[in-house]
Amino acid sequence: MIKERKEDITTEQKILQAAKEVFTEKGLDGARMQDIADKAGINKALLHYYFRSKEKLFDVIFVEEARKFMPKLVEIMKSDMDLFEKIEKFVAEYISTLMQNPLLPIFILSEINRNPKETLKKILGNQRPPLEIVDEHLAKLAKKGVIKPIKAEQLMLNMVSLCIFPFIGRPMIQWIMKKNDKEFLAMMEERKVNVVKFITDSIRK
Amino acid sequence: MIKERKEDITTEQKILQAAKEVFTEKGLDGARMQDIADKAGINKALLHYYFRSKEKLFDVIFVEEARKFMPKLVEIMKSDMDLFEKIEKFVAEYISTLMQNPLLPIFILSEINRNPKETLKKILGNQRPPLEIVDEHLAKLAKKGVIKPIKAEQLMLNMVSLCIFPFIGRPMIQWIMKKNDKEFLAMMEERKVNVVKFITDSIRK
DNA sequence: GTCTATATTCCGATAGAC
DNA sequence: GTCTATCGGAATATAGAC
Repeated sequence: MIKERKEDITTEQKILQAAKEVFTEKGLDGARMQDIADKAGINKALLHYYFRSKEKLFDVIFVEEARKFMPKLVEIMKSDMDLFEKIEKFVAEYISTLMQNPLLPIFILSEINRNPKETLKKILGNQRPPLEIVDEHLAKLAKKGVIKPIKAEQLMLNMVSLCIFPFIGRPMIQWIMKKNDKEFLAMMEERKVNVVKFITDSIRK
Repeated sequence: MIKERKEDITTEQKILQAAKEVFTEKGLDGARMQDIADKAGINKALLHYYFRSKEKLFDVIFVEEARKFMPKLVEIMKSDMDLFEKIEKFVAEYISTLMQNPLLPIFILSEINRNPKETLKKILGNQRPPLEIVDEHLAKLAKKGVIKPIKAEQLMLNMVSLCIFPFIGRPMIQWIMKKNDKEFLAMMEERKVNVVKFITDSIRK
């Protein structure tokens, strides 16, 4: 933050990396500054030197992770792709993101639940997916007889649910299905196809 | 716990009720004994008198809530109902349960994520849904041409995802869709039908 | 910038009177 | 059983040397 030479960038980076790991795993309340310091290979005082307080450090991590978590539903849905292409693109991309950041959903959604208003204002502001546009789009396709009638709200909620939930329920799912980490990820990889098929089979006429 | 006369049952009850509210809202780490005491209208010392420690009190709440959370997938799936009836029954019953306990999923799944092994052993043991039976069942129906081929694993994961996720993402969903609590619950009520339709439309041939 | 040592705050838990 | 007062530890945060 103050030193600027090449090798020294790494201290702040190391802190951020360590903080990300500890916070995503334990949440704000469960995380310990000591653990973050240990993982970063430095000591507690230095954390405060760089970020003043636990809350401030947490905020940096949180908004960064929240950005990753928010699906690009808006952009994808507004593009001029075919509906079925949109669904395929969204599901595949989003599941890929989550496979690389498996703890993201439970981390973000837990924190939102603990402190909804503040948190949501911070990360969403007034962003909203273009439900009306998608609704028109769906209505048109339904009229043409290409798909069954469905509300954008419901369709998008279903898409998101099918992508995100397995990661939130991951430990339980692995336990019940007796899968190790590798097998779970393989299942998620398969799911990219399965979920798309599940959705399109449902809405297609 | 010690006194047995009628009016006095309420102290322990009051504690349990207060503890349930605070723990489900804040989680183990975020909950404060002081808040529980305040909400129960007693003082901290009395909490310890009744439950010895925060952890012990938490455990009581947790196993009680976990039982509610675990869907009766096993029983329903093993019954001799028609597949589509099973799906309908499961979805409607489960969404009803969650509407009455909206914080249940995020509470249980957060705690599982913080401490997977211990927690899962405690609440699940060796319980597992009869995936093989359902798989056979699904294979038979697929052969008859009633449904498209699908793995039990995927079907059940999809069912559970579609029911649970909206409650986990509730604050975010309400924010994005500009719905108040009443409107959200109305949407979940509608969803009982919508989700069943979504699933059956997908697998039916 | 980085460390050691220490201050400060908070919170779970206990002692002891009633 | 219930309360007030207090202890003791843990965790965040700061002071100050290097």
